[in-house]
Amino acid sequence: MLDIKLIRSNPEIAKKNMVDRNGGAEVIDRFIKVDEQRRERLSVVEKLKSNRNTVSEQIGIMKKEGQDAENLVKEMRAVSQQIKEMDEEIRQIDEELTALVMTIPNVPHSTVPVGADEESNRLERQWGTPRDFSFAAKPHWEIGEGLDILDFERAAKVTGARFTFYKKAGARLERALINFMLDLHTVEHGYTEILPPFMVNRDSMVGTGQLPKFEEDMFHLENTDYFLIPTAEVPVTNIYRGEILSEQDLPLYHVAYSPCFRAEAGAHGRDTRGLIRQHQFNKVEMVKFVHPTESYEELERLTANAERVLQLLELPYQVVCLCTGDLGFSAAKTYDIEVWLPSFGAYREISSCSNFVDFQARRANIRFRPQEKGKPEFVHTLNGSGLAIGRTTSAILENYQQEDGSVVIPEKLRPYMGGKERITAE
RNA sequence: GGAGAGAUGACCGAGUGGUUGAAGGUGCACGCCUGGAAAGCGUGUGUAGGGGUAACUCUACCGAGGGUUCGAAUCCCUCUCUCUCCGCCA
Repeated sequence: MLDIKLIRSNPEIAKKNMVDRNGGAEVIDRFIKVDEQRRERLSVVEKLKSNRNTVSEQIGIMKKEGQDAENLVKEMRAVSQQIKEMDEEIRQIDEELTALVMTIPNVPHSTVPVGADEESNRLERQWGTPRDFSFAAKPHWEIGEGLDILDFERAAKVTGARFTFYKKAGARLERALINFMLDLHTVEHGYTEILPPFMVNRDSMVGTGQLPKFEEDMFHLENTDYFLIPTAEVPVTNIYRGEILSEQDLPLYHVAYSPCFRAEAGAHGRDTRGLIRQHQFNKVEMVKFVHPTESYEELERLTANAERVLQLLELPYQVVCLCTGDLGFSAAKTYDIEVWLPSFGAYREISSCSNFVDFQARRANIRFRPQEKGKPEFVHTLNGSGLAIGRTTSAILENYQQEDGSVVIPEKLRPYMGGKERITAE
């Protein structure tokens, strides 16, 4: 959520932001109006409360001295009633104000290209060269079924569409990738490993911005108010919800493996085959809590950490900077890393690295106390996939496939596969 | 699932209706003392919101939400979490 004071003092900036992000500017006008209304009511009721406090104190003294205070008591009874009514009125105003501010997206950083959709995303760099195939390259689902390491049909029977059984070397490959990435980020990039709960409560979903706006994309558990996490970002960012960290704790780097659960409402008919779009997929996620002055440098480093995985696996990729219209709700700046998928003949997203600046921190109330005394300030939060495991598996199967249907295992991954060099049909 | 106990500031811990935003202690910050340090002494030390150029001032907050009352950290109700014992269980 944005700083209310910022909207109040710079409504024009807030409006331009809404327009750049394909939203309506009327929300801002409504917000300003309701906010004024709130302050006006607030000052009235606070005067009443102040009055009640002094008179109540006086009543106490009078009673102690044995005087009759019945008149004052009667008077205050009326005042209290009035306060109660006004408090209720203000509560309703607050509710509307909160609802309004929750629908306003973050302000993009000045380096973010302005544009309506992915056409305006800016290509930052490319790494590696897509391989030339001397035979017809197959999509990963065909490779996986051919090797009997992926089973989509039975998963559809057992659960439903967009689920998969991994088998044999496929299951091991998925597990190897998880361990490979966790080891890389903890040992070489300085992250602390976390294994979080895979369900969270409503407050956590609100804290990172999945709710209230995107509830239809989430799996909600019946008879509870728990949600299956759509990414480890949710439990990990919420670790420090409502806390004040000390400045020397910053920056905090966390890395977490988790399965991710997404309803994919509104994605009907898209990526229906293969591992690209599943209701449940594995992901290694990096989360950072940093000092506000350093968050943009940290974003570059975070992105580099994710890129490193692809470099070690020798998978060609490119990095794009999302434009204002394509940017997620809470992000101020996002780099998408896209891996080359031969079957698509295109680069597909495999990681998304974002700087949320103080947007999530304000919402989740995560602060730090500056050493030079001073008031607590909001930290800046960042996160990025490091990487999406299912999509990495797809990329390996497709990029490393051989004409005979087998798949060569990237060299750096072999220690995690018991030294195996190649996946073949057994 | 059954029975019981509890939740107060960065931390420990008082406090059962009336200057309690909250005693006392620890920690922390600053100052004095010291050759330097420890000890000692002194001062200060929450968050959020409203008003004011400012000094400042008002309001709210003692797990969360309701209620009783002129007045609630203190009384009542609901919920959440923690702990102990029993049952069950990976």
